[in-house]
Amino acid sequence: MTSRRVLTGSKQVSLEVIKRLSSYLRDLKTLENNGVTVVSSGSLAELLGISSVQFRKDLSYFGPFGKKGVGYNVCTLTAKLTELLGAGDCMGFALAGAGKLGSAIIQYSSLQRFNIKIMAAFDSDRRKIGKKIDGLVVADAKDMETTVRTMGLKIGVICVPAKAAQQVAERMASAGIIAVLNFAPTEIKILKKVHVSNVDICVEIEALSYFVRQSAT
Amino acid sequence: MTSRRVLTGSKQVSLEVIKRLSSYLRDLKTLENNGVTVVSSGSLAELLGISSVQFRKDLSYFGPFGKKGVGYNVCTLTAKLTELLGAGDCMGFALAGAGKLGSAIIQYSSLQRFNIKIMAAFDSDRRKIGKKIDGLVVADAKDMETTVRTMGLKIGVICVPAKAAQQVAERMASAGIIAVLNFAPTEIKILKKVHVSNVDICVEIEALSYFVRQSAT
DNA sequence: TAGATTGTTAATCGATTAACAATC
DNA sequence: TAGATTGTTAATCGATTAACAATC
Repeated sequence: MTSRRVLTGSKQVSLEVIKRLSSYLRDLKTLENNGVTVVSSGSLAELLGISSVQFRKDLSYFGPFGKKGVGYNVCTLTAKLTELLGAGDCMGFALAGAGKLGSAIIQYSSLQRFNIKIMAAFDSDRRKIGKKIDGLVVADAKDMETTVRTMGLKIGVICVPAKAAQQVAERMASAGIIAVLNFAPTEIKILKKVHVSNVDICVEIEALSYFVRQSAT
Repeated sequence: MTSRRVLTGSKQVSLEVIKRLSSYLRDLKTLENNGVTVVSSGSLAELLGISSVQFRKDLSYFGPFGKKGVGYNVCTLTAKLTELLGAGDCMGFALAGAGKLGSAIIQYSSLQRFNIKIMAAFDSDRRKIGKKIDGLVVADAKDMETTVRTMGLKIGVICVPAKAAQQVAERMASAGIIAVLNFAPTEIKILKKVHVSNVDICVEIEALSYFVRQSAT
């Protein structure tokens, strides 16, 4: 994995760090709901299955948030991480491919808690166009560029078959999308300035089955 | 991410390498279908969006497969990688949580091409139990241990809500599951010998939105 | 042969972790 | 104060990449 960096003030932080911060925020919210007011890096790290140093190191890219000898105020840290990740403002995204997986993501309720909202879904299949999924009408793929541009969407989620993925990604990029989450089992080659995250469920399971076969020896 | 290693003969190969090998195999199959007989690391790497050295290095953990000055025979390499990953034999898995995402995975046709097959699906929701999804009947979650053990399943996919994930994972592990793909937005703490891969769609998109906000400056 | 391309060693780069001073 | 825990520097570890000999 070529690790991509992101400029933060003068610092460059890897996307791995950002993902971890996002998961810290996720768990902090749970703690907050459970009425926990103060937490140490040690106990939170245990909850997250990482080391406490990694937690503190990750935070250190953005400033000191804790109190030595005490730990972290859950509310304060939650607020800081929310601000830092920009998770307080709603972020819309466009989705291409309203098949099984696409529909599941459209209806994925957890996204709401992350202030992430599906704004438009597209498909080229006549049978899917016009279909209403969770209140959202699937639009014709040929209108994608116009809609994405008009709505000013910056994030695209690709759930189309592998052979259509590259073209869809290019069209998204041309319409102003600068970050893509690709579920299609294929690599996408696109302008450097567009960030692509790949999730290939088949590859994930195949890697696990290699692990299983190894263990069988 | 703590990078997990897997023993291969005397060599230890990271799971990242295995995932890449899986994606190499995926693209080699496409080339094979397109009638390509020989390919160089350079052109394949370009297709994959990685460097040619990385491709050759990854292969080198398992032996020399190419011909110097020429490249790789597509059929031969496909066969070798298939054998190496054990991708020729069908690998079954169990799925917990037959909601939207779970159903999408049950019906995910690409898995077949990877010789990966859903063998049993479970849910604790009375409305879902007995439901037939793509020919598979959703079973009662309380029968999970027995069925998993009887069928000898080793891979589990978790699509239940976050708060149920930990318990489901533990029950899977107790029934003999040794590799888990977790889609629930929470960490799973489990026996060391069980490998857990996490895919948190919310975290993925939140990280992308951080990237988008950074670019806006 | 000359050109191309592999396989591998050594160098580099980045991420994780150990160690510890600072301080609540 | 003594104990706990943070924040950070330095050391370690691992992964990627550069360089190049081997050879088709």
